[in-house]
Formats: sequence, C-alpha cells, structure tokens
Amino acid sequence: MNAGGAPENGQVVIGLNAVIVAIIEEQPKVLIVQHTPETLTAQHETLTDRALPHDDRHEALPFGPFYPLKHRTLESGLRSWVEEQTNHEIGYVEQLYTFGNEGRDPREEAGGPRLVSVSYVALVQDTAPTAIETAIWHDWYRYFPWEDWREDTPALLESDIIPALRQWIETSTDPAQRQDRYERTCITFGLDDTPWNDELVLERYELLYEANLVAEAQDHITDPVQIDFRGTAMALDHRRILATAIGRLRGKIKYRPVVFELMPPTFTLLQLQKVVEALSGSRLHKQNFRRLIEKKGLVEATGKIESQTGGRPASQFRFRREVLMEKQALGVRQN
Amino acid sequence: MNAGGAPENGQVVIGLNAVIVAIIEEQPKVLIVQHTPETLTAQHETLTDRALPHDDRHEALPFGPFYPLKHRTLESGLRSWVEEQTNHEIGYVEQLYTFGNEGRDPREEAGGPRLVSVSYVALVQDTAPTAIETAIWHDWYRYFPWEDWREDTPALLESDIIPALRQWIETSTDPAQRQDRYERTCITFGLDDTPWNDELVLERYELLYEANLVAEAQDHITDPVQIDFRGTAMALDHRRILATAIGRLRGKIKYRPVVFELMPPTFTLLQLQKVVEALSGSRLHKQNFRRLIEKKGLVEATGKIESQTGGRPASQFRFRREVLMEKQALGVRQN
DNA sequence: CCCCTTATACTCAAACTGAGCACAAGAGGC
DNA sequence: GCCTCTTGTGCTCAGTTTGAGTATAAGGGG
Repeated sequence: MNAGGAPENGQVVIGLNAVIVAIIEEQPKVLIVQHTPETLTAQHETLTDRALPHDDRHEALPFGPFYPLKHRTLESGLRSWVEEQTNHEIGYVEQLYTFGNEGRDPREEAGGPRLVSVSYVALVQDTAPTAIETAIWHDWYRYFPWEDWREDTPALLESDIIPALRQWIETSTDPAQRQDRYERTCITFGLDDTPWNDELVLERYELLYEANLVAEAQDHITDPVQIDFRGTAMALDHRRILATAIGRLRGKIKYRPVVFELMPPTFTLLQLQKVVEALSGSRLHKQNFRRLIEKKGLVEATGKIESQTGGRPASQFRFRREVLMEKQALGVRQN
Repeated sequence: MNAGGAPENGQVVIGLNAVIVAIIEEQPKVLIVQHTPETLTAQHETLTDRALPHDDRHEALPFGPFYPLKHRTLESGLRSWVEEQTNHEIGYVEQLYTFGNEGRDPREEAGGPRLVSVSYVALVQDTAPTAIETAIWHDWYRYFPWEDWREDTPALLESDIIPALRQWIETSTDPAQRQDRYERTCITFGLDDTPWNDELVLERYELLYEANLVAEAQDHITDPVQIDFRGTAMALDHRRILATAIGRLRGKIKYRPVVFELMPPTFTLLQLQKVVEALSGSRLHKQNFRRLIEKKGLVEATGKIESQTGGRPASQFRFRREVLMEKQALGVRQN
C-alpha cells in the first residue's frame, strides 16, 4: 500500500525538518545547510552537500528521513539524525507543525510526490562545533532583519519596509481592500500607535510576501542584490517554517521554562536576560527581570561568583531542573 | 517512490484525524464514530460503519484520507471531508499534533504500514444534526471523568483514583522511583496542596496509564465493567489524541478568543461563561468574568434583551469578529 | 406581594507591574 | 590611592490587575 491511498490519489513522502536553535555570543542562531532542489527531496541523503553552481543553491533547514522500521516515534527519528549529524545533544524538542501544502516542492510539477514535512524546533547548548562542514550557524535575524528590536527600531523598518507597505496599502483601488491591508499592517507591524507584538513573526512575513516585498526560493530573482536586502531567502518554504519556529519560541518562553535549554549549566542573571532578549528581539528592564526570575524559583545560586562581567562580579546561578515538571506553568518573560 | 524512502525502510500511510468539538446544552461534546481496527486504517472508507459484533468495535475519532492530488493543503483536505460528512460548518481548525508512534495501529505487527496521523481540533457551532447516523456527539468527560470540576471535586477522584495512585506510589520498591511517582502525582493531580492545573489533561491520562489504572484499546480487558469505570476507552491511541486536544483548547482559550467559534451569533455573558466553564472543567467567578470580557472589548451589546434566563433578563452580546486579528493576544479566561 | 433566580454595579484589599533611584563592588587609567 | 566606568543588586512607589465579596436590579411563579 502506498502512502496517501491508491496511486491515482497521488504519492506522498514524509520528511523530518528541524529548526535547530542555539544562542552563540548573545545572538540567536539556526543551523543552516546549503542545498539544491534535488538534494532537498532525496530523503536518504545526508546533510552533506554536493558541488554545484552557487546560483542553484539555497540556504535550507536541515532535514532527515523518517524510517518507520528504525524509528519508534517521529521524535526519536528526529533526535537520532540530529544528534548524529550535529554532535550536539538536544535538550529540548518540540513538534512545530506539519506542512503538506501543494507546491512546497517544485519537483511536484514534474509529477513528483507530495512532500509532507513534520517540522520540529530543537534547542541545543552552545558547546561543541558541528560535525558537518557544510552546516553553518546563521543568525536568525539574517532572514528577518525587521524582527530585531534590541537596538532600537530596526533601521530597515523605518527607512524601507514601512514606506513600502504604506505604498502597497495605497496601491489598492478597492477601498475595502485598502482598509483591510491597513488594519493588518497596523496589527502586525505596529503602525500608528499599535504596539509591536513579538510573536507575530509568521504573520509579518506573510504580509511582506503578499505585498511582494520579500522573495521565496521559487521566485525568479532578477536582481541578486534584492535577495538579501530584506532578509535572505531560503529553499522551498523553509523561511516560513523558520518564521513559525521563532514565533512559537517567543510565545513559549513567556509561559514555559524553555530558555534554560539554551543556557550553559551555570550562568549569571544578565546572561539569562541576554538570551531571552535574543529570542524575543527586544530589551527588558534588568531589575524587574531579576525580580521575576527570583520569584519563580526556577533558579538557585551556586554560591560562586562570576567576575568576568566588566563591572561588579555577579553571582552564578543554576537552573533547578527538579522543578521542570512542577513549573509547567512558569515562563520567564515580563510583559 | 514510496513514502518513507526505500521499501526496506518500511511503508507509511498518512491519515487526517479530527477532534470535532461543540458545546451542546452546556456540555463539551466530541464527534465519535464506531470503528473496528480494519476500518480504521482503510483510508478510503467513509465514516460509515459496518455491521460487526460489538466487542470488536471501539469508539473512535473520525478521520479522513489525505489525497495529495485533490487536496491543496492538509487543512483543506480535513475541512472538505469534515464539512461533507458532518454537515457542520467549521469555524476554526487548528493543527494539533502529528502522531507517528510505533504500535499505534495493531495491524503493523502483521507487517502493515506505519500509520502517521495528522490530527486537528475543529470547533463547530451547535446547529444542524450530523449527516451520519453512526456518528454521535459524546460528552468529552465520558472519557476523562476526573477532568470535570464544575460541580466540586469529581467523586471518582476522591473515592477511587487518588487512593489507587497513592497505592501505586507505595508499591514501588525503589525509593527514588517512589519519590518520582509522588512528585508527578502531586503536580498532575494536585495532591497535598498543589493546585489543580486544568491544562495537564494528557499528563494525567498518561500517569493513569502508567499506573495501569486506565486501559487502552489494545489492552485485553477481562472485566468489561472496568472499561467504563475510569472513563471509556477508545480505539488505537484516540483517547490520547483527545486528551491532547482538551489540554490544548484549555490553554488556548486563555489567550486567544477561540471560544466564540463555539457560540451562537448572539449570546448572554452567562452563556459565554458556561461555555468557558464546560471547556475548562471549572467554575468561574461571575462578576469578575464579565469584568474581564467587557474590558477586552471582544464583545458588543446588540441592544436586545434575553428574557429566558430564569431571573432578571440579560443583555444580548455579539462577538466583534472585526477584532479577531487585532486581538491575537486576548483570551477569555481569568486565572 | 413575597421569594427565587439571575443580572449588573460597585468596593476593597492583596498582588503584580513598570519605571526608576541608590548604592555596591569589581576593573582600568592616572 | 583615587576617580570613573561598568555591571550587579536592593529597594521604593505609583498605577493596574485580580480575587473575593456586598449590594441592588429586575424578571417569573406562587
């Protein structure tokens, strides 16, 4: 029996997709591989790349095959290939979404099977280097430069994106559509006094895509400079998957203690704050942040002192892993 | 190309699973079909049942096939068969989880393909009856009687489950394991002053399963009475899926305005409260609930009066669907 | 008209939040 | 050794939110 029923109903292929996140030097990073459309659907390929002209290649999320005979669960399948290939121990894995849209894989048009990808977010600690030379840690704001508000409003927003969106709104001839576009822009991009919502990463990306301000991998790009101007494009719908992952993580840290999966065994409170800020792309009030953390009781002082702070030495803390279960309900984000 | 890679790596089948929820007469209901292990994996079957001896049948979640050639997205595939088969318009669909565990489908043992189910929660309004006679609306607390705290603590908990769990804790010979069991029971079942957390539906179910206090479909049940004593069993892992759905919904209503998808076009605030209570399985403080709702601005008075309240007439409200996008961040739950 | 029920307004203390002040304690320059 | 810069840490304070009531309104049924 084939996947998805009788052959006349089409064939299906299952892949496991991973957004592997680490914080390296206060920057949020994702593990990225270079891939061609061909290697992307070849489920038995490793992450290793082939030599190919640069134009045909795209930055992609790593993926692995799902072998029902080898893998007891989807998650264990994911864990096994990620750990094997990246040399990182995965502290935390969360299923993100299953993507099965038509047209995800350009090879479908040529009669290829439908690609269904079960995607995961994995959090790893900033430790060993990756085993694969072709896999690189990239700052995730490389793909979404407008999402990083840690140093004030992103310049690109003010100078380019907002004006372009306003023009897109005005471009519409139908007043109802204009109204609709305006409202959605307000909500997602915080226009005209609406506050910026850090979780709407996917919604913002999709609005930009609709307004033709960012390119997807499939799009024909005549001007190669434009590829990177409003963030780097990715293979297939991987940029969308990444946007989903960032939005989800930003939401999750507010009510579950998942940040600690990204932390070294001991850390100072400022280090913890920097990690939260890296993920959420915003600045937090230091005193209130420590008040929050201490109140939740997720953390305990080791008694040691960290003196490489550039100022007064800070006490070291450790995550109280014992409370992981107990504190299902406790996050780490003010606001 | 077959699903999941080369044949020696096993075959895979994709199904779409739906937890279809409606509130009928203040009770949370799920749409349930009767199915045998055979019909469960026959992806091209409709919901319609076959005549079979009662013992071989189990209550199951409805599912539908995914046809890559017909369905542009997984969600549209789901929508199309649900709407066609249930006669209900679906207001809201959310992807829940993709299950691909080994042993989900007993036919695997006989060399059958691995069953991967993409499951969804769908919310429908309490309107037209279902098109299928074999599909029934069942109270979801039928499967999880310990989850309904609307009338005080569930009797079953005090009289049966908690004592049985305490015994299970003591049964362990290893003190570390005993400690672990005790802590997990505290957290999930709110033992010894730990507060009850309404979202831990799946965690509670899995603890009970581990403690051998509930049966799964595959289990051999010698005493048929026990099937229903601690909640009715379901086919395959459907009870687990349902638990996931309930937990997810209980979480979601707290920060997204999804309840309104279950409401009729106009309603009183008490009706709205009853629906929230039905989902969360707990009682809310009436005055504070209305304060919350009014503050959020999700709702507006129609100006009309509902006088069938059994007391003073209440004003009718309508959901302000305009703010659906805007209020991404607003839920409806105190606490 | 009394009583039961539900609706709705309003109060009040406790807890939480956002913002900021003030001081502590190291490093480096002079 | 002292000044200054930097980061850590304790504490205040007003504004808001929350949980838990009290009080009153307004229908229906006997």
